[in-house]
Order: sequence, then C-alpha cells, then structure tokens
Amino acid sequence: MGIVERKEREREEMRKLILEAAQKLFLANGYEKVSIRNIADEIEYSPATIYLYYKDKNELFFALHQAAFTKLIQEFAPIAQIENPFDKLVEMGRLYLKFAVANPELYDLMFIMTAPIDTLDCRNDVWEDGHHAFLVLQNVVQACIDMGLLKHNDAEQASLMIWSMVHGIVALFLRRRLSMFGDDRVIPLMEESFLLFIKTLETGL
Amino acid sequence: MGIVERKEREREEMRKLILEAAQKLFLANGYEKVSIRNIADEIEYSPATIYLYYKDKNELFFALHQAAFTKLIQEFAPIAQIENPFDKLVEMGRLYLKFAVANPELYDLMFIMTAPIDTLDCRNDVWEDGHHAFLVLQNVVQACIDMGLLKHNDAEQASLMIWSMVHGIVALFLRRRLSMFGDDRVIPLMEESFLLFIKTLETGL
DNA sequence: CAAACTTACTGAACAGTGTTTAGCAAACAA
DNA sequence: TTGTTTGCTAAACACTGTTCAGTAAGTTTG
Repeated sequence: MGIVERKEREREEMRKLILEAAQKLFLANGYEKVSIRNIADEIEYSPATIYLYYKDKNELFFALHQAAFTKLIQEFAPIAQIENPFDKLVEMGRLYLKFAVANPELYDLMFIMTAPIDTLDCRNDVWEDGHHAFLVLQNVVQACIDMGLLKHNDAEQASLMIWSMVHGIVALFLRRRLSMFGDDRVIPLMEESFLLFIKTLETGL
Repeated sequence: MGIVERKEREREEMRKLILEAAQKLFLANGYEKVSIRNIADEIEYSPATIYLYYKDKNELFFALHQAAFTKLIQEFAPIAQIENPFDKLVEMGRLYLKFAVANPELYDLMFIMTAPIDTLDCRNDVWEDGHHAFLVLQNVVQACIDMGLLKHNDAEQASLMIWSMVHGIVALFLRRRLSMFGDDRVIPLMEESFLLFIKTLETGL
C-alpha cells in the first residue's frame, strides 16, 4: 500500500515544479511581471491548479523567499573557516553585500518585499529564516565581545546596528535611491561606505 | 483676456484635488489598496479624467512623494537652531527616525517604493528631492569634519554611511523584518540601535 | 445672435490581475 | 463492476491600469 506515499511524493514534486517555474520567471523578468497565469503557462497547467498546491501568491512568494535563504546560507559557508571573529564579521558583511548585488530580486524578496511576510502574519507565524540569520550574526558579534574586540557588551543591539547599516545601503541601492551618484560610482561608493563603517566600528568616525 | 490664466488656475486646482484625494486614501488604506478608480470615486469624476492631469499612476505617486519631501523638510526646520554640527547631526537622525515611524506610508513612498522613481527613470530625470535632502545631511557632516568633530575627511562617504544606517533600521522595521524582537520591544530597540550608532561614531564600537 | 471650433469630461472597452467554483475524467477502493 | 475519491480545468468574478471614441459645454468667430 505505497499509494499514499507515492501521492505524497507526487505532490511534493508538483510543488517543486511550480516553485522552480516561478523562480525562473521571477529571476528572468522581475517579480512585478510574474503572474499566476505566467507560471501556469510555463508548467503547462491551468492557473487553478497552482492553488491546489499553494494557498495564494503570497505563500508561493514565501516559499521562494525560503529558498533564497538557503542560498544565502550556502554562500556564507566559507566564513566558518575564519578564526578571528572580527574578520569573520567583516567577511560576513562583504558576502552579504555581494549576495545582494548579485541577486537583487532574491534580496528584495528576503528583506524588502512585504508579500512573503504577509503569509506569516496571517498565519500568526514567526519569521524563522530571518531570525535564524540574525542569530548567526549575533553569535559572531558575541564572540567579538567575548574576545574584547568590541567594547559594547550588548550583542543584540550591536548586531541590529550592523545589520541595519548593511541592509540600509543595499536597500537604498536596490530601490534606486543612490542614482544621484551616477551609475559608475554607486557600487564603489557602497563598498567604500561599508569599509568606512568597519573602520568606524574600530576607531569611531 | 484672463481666460487662459483662469484655465491654468483651474487645471492646477484639479491636480491638487486629485493629489489630495489620493493622499487621503493613501494614508487611510495604504498604497496597495489605492486604485485610480478609488480616487476617481472620491473626487466624483470618471477614472479617465485623472489621466488628463497625470500621465499615469506612477506620476501621481511621484507627486505624492514630492509632497512628502516638503513635509520632511518642514519637520527638519528646528535643526537650524542647533549650533554644534554634531548635535545637529544627532537631532537630524532622531527627527528622521521619528518621521519614518510617524508616517510609514510617506517614508515608504520616499525611500522604498519604486513607483515614484520609475517616472524619473523613463523621463531621464534625476532624483532632485532625494539629492537635495542628501546634500543637507552632507553639509552638516562637512561642518563636523571642519570643526574636527569627525576625523574622516570624506563627507560624502560618511554621509552615505550615516544615511544607510538610519534608513536601514527604518526599512527593516517598515517592511516588518524586526518582528522577531516582539512588537513591544521593536521601537525601543530601534532607538537604542540609533544611539549606539551615534556612540560608535564618537568612540568606535 | 448663430455657427464653428475647442475643451473637459465620460462610458465603454481592452488586456491584464488574483482567486473561486462547478464539473469532469481518471485513479483508486469496495 | 460498482462507488468513491482525487487531480485538474474552463469559466467566471471582481478587480486593476489605461485608452479612446463620443458628447456636451465653453469659447471664439462671422
């Protein structure tokens, strides 16, 4: 009686098929131009079918947002090799920036768009992916404090400040609020601002 | 022959009527639920009429975004009284944060939504409102440098770093990425993070 | 004043959106 | 071979932004 197991498996495959089609269209055209009908066309099913596997578009976006988090975490793997926690912190920031610039749509989905978060809100769920990622940062900051590399002793506060700065520059860039600096200067300026921030952590501005 | 003048005046009044109706609905229901038809209903005109005064929805959003900037600048007026440029900088940050928390939809329109910026892009225009606001910050930072209150000597870089941090915390909050801290802790945490940032500017983290 | 022209506005349509539902055919269980 | 469940879809609903032909009023001209 392996039928229910097979059904379960088929169901998961269908969810994956939808998700990957959505991801493909999403990365190719940007999230604004991805409609349920587009995705349905892509996988050669009716639009209504998608609703048998995902409650609504927000839930689909939430699943995409989760996939983006696993990608970010993968790209963070190399930092485990770094001994010094402050160097680790700096490299985390650099990789975070790099990820955002290389995957603007994914970053948007993870940290700017409200769509994925809306499903959490209406399910009274917590944002586990985000919380987990924040705790990774907080642990590194705590390690810095423990080794006397940072004098401020509240790791949570310090982590929020650091995340805010890095997110800030990325968010301004992705939502085209740095256009006044000119297209050719923006990316270098972002990097310089990040480096200046690191220097400021060490010795003040 | 004051007819063309009167017509011009009536045109401006109509633009204002549309803008204020849009603003009202916008602040009451959030931008996602404001449609051209809603606005048309509000002012008791046909939806098509709105297109005689604004090219498209983005242009209307751009006009709203401009109005929000004049509001922000108004709220920044008191900082002119402050002598010490570093105190000025701190107060600017505080007012910026306050504005964002008090007017989340306006802040979103100014610094997060892409809609208003899209009209600039397709007109090959520059973001004057944003650039002007940034220069206000940059001037204060430059004054700090000139008085030896900040040691880093590139005011543009330093300003971008400061703006990024403050925008970052606001953007994370407005897009509900700080939910893990609990509704009651978020606002205090934001303020603490900001104060920690100021302290970091002075002496490092 | 009447005719010609201009302007301001609108009803209706177009092409799209997310989402729901009734119904149908195939797969399964009895 | 029945009866039941499952997977899927066509069609519709209620929206969205936007365009355009047509109308009625305002304005200018003869």
